Amino acid sequence: MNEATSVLGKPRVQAEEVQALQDTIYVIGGKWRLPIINSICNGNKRFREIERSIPGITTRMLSKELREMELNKLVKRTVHPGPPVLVEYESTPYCKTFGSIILEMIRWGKEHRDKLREE
Amino acid sequence: MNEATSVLGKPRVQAEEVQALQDTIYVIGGKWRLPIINSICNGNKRFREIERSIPGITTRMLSKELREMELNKLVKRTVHPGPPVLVEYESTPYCKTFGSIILEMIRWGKEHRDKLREE
DNA sequence: CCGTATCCACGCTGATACTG
DNA sequence: CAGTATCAGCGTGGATACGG
Repeated sequence: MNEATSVLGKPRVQAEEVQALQDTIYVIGGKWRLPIINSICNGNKRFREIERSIPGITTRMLSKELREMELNKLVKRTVHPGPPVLVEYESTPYCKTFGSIILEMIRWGKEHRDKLREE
Repeated sequence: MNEATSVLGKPRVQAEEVQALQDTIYVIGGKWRLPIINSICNGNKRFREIERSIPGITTRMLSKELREMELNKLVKRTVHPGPPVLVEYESTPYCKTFGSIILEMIRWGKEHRDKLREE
């Protein structure tokens, strides 16, 4: 894969990378975070709209994730007083930093569609 | 906001991508799969070696993951009869297809190191 | 050294129902 | 439409002990 499998100083670098990898996994932890980010980045704004765009998610999980994501500045929540009351979720610049990860994962998923059917 | 958020043909494409994304998340599900793949792709072969290279993992979790990963052709397990008995884990071509995802996640983790400290 | 087995606690998840 | 409440189950994780 790379130029050197056993060069001095490598373990140190590896440790850093492992840490970075585990940090990232922690942040996007769970099954729903990335699909939600993807949905919002694709322009979905309303709660039910987001919900419908993600197969399998339940109201409770979406609600929980959205709440936590708002706290972490991953989404912006705006309430337009009604009636009828209207709530909008928007992606933040921080949210968009996940773009390349999501893209890579979509690419992987498409490429391995057939393999997955077998499992 | 009105109805016209969806562009021609977009929903269909989105649905495919959401599915691909969720497939990928399913395959790499959990906190340990990717770090283990990364460790083995980095040349770690022995059980304890892999274990030590992943902060926080327990013997039980590593054992469980490795067993399942062998079934899914993600790793190749070889026993060199001893004594002492020697077991080696090696990455498969399939395993290596996760490379770009892992790289992207490491990159993300490094870039957001500071932000993470705050949380 | 290389794991497997068991017990136990806890949090995440899902299903369902209900409110404003 | 936009959520919250409640209950139950299971997977994950830690501790510990044991076997090859």
